[in-house]
Amino acid sequence: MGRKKLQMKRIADKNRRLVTFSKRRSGLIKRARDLSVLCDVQVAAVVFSGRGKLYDFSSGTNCRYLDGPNAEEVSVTDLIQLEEQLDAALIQTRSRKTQLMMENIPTFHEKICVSEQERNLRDENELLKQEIAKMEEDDKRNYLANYSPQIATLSLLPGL
Amino acid sequence: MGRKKLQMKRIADKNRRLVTFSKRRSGLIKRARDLSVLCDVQVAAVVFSGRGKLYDFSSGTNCRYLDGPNAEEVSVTDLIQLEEQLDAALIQTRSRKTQLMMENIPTFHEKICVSEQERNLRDENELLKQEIAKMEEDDKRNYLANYSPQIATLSLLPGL
DNA sequence: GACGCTATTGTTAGGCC
DNA sequence: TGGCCTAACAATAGCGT
Repeated sequence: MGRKKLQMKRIADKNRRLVTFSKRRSGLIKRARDLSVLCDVQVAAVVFSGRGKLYDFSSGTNCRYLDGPNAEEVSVTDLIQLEEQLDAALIQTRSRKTQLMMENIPTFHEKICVSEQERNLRDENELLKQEIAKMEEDDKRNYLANYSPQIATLSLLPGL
Repeated sequence: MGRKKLQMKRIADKNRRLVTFSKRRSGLIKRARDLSVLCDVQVAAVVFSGRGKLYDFSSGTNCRYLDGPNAEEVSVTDLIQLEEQLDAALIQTRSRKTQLMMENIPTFHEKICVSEQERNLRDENELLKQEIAKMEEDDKRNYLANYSPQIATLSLLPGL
């Protein structure tokens, strides 16, 4: 009866895979919520099913189960929250990436400064710094361009 | 010995909270990976610790443990993957949101068409459609503006 | 096949070091 | 943080509907 140890590979049988997907998905969401509550941290978990359906948890959302008569409205607000979370995550990811790259520049420099082409490399280093600064600028500009007050639009819908 | 049932609330003791955070975080990441492998779906899990550190898993990344001498480089490439995943998720979220809102318009209309202010509402309805179409346009434009080929920039770094 | 239920066992994490 | 021990929990085979 009980459980067999499963191989860590794609479950071949379509039906078993679907059942496992549903169970493990809810397990993951639950654990994400638990983690965020117990440890007071920001957590986001996003799952795209094979056919494009989207399930998610993010710290703000209380992961309502959409069954009622106004499931659609809840869905929309959930998606908006998810959108904000993803946006925030994206910003943080980009800024951390930039930071890491900046930090790495001296490391790269050290690694190769014994080489005979030091001047060349120093120039290249400068170039890299400029490149990255530019990239950071782009990220910032994109963020600003991207942040449209869509909630205001939403409030136009009666009943939301 | 063994385990006590935990109250589902922020763990007060800082030390216990940290230990729990570490254990549950790796648990969450592991489950996310398992889910994506077993069920062949896209999964992303993102955790921001209290002090801004970022832990993540996304389907593409094999969640390497960054300990080696080139930990930074792995981090950067990981972050870039994460960035792409988040971006994709964002796009999908927005398009699904728009779709849902479009679908909901007839529902809203039905709900209120018995009212005496039908003409008013029909006008408002038109307005809403325009609003949402405009919003979708914005999303699309933002996406295009946002998609800069940053990997090309990365390739400038020697050793990556 | 889909859903529900249960018995059983594999997995996770709390307490402690 | 990394074990060890163990209780709590979650995945699943098997069976009924």
